[in-house]
Amino acid sequence: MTPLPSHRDIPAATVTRLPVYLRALHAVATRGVTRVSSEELAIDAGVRSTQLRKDLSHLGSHGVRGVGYDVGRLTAELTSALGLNRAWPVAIVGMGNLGRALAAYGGFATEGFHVVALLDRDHAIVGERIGELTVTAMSRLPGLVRELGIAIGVIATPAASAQLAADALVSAGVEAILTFAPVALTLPERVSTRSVDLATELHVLAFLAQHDRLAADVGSPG
Amino acid sequence: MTPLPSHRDIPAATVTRLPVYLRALHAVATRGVTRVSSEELAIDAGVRSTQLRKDLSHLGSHGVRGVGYDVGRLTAELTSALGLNRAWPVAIVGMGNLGRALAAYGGFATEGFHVVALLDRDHAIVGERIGELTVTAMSRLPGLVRELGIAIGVIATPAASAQLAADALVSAGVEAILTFAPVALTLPERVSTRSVDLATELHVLAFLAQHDRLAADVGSPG
DNA sequence: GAATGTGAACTCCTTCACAGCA
DNA sequence: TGCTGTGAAGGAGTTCACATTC
Repeated sequence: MTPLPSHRDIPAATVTRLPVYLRALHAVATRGVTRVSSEELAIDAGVRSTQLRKDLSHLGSHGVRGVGYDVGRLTAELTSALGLNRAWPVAIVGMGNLGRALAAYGGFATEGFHVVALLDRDHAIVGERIGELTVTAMSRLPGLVRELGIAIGVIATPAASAQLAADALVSAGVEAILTFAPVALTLPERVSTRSVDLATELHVLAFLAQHDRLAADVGSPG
Repeated sequence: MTPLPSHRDIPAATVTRLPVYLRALHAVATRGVTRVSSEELAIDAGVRSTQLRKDLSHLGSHGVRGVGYDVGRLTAELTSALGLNRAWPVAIVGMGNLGRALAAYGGFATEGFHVVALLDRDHAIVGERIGELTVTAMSRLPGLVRELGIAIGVIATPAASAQLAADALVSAGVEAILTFAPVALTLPERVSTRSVDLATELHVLAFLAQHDRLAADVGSPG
């Protein structure tokens, strides 16, 4: 009858900040601190303390009034809320420059995210050894997903192949996709997506830089 | 007296979508189309047509009622609004795996973004040749920024060095920073920042995947 | 006294509904 | 008739203000 402990109905904006809080907690713990106020933690996370408290309140999290949060306990709560208690095997599709860099990038390995499969639709690349893994053909994807319990797929293909890669990942049973390809993917609703796009980020920065420059010019009276 | 043509007071959310629209326009143009409706373009961009129209309205853009948008003209308007008519020389700080990958990554080169300087504070790396560039010492940053007109800096250092890198970029006169380091940077207000963080993206996906799984379990009645 | 947790106010963004124009 | 442009409505996210608890 009673619903699950929690995790449900957490605002999307809050979810994107939980990993940031978790990292801030790690930083704090590294300094040997075992108790933090929302004020201190918020500074490390780069948000306001009220934002932090409101976000944590969605987890039903309990700090202690007048005291603050227990670092260990809050770390455990966030880890569990984010589902980082388990391993998350990852498959990377597209073994060009970007795919290779991602396969080598250590950042992936932290906290349960292990790259366990590398795929490419180009048969000239299939069989090539990259780090500890061998590039496999797309046809083997469904089997790999089943055998290795892959839930997350990373798309590192050119834009033109991205939808194909996405379709393959989805029909193989992957639950979530991180794409680096600069195109809108069409996906069933049940599959979660996040998109990282360097070109877009640079474009936005160009806009802001140009804009601030104009604003500065206007600001100084003629 | 009259303010600048436009570009001012464009909502942040709109700005982040303008690059997406520009890409959608390129895709459409590649298909040989010279006129699009907001409906068609919105599909390519992955947004609703009303969103697209509202966004474009902030640019003071003019489609033709009953007809649609002229692809060439709208492309020109967005290009100009984003400041992509000029070159944007880029400096990358931090020549580890990620920095090297970024230096090699072609995606940077598109539309005026050219990597013109590679820096690292580790003197063992300084002098090393990467692609067409030689890694230079941090001390040379201010000179490079001035001589090469660098406005955008990319931080590809480990988290621990990111603030140092940011400080160096800011005092050298860079106007905007794209950081890959998973820490909150403290920067003067005039400097624009965007942050790309793979670990965070994976964490969010883990949350969503786990969450949807729970939802599915709950959804099927016991 | 100190810091959390949270309803209420506010701001920002998205979507709707439709007027206006080719 | 078809599609844009936009005021108004609705929804989401953030911040405020303060009651609450240790």
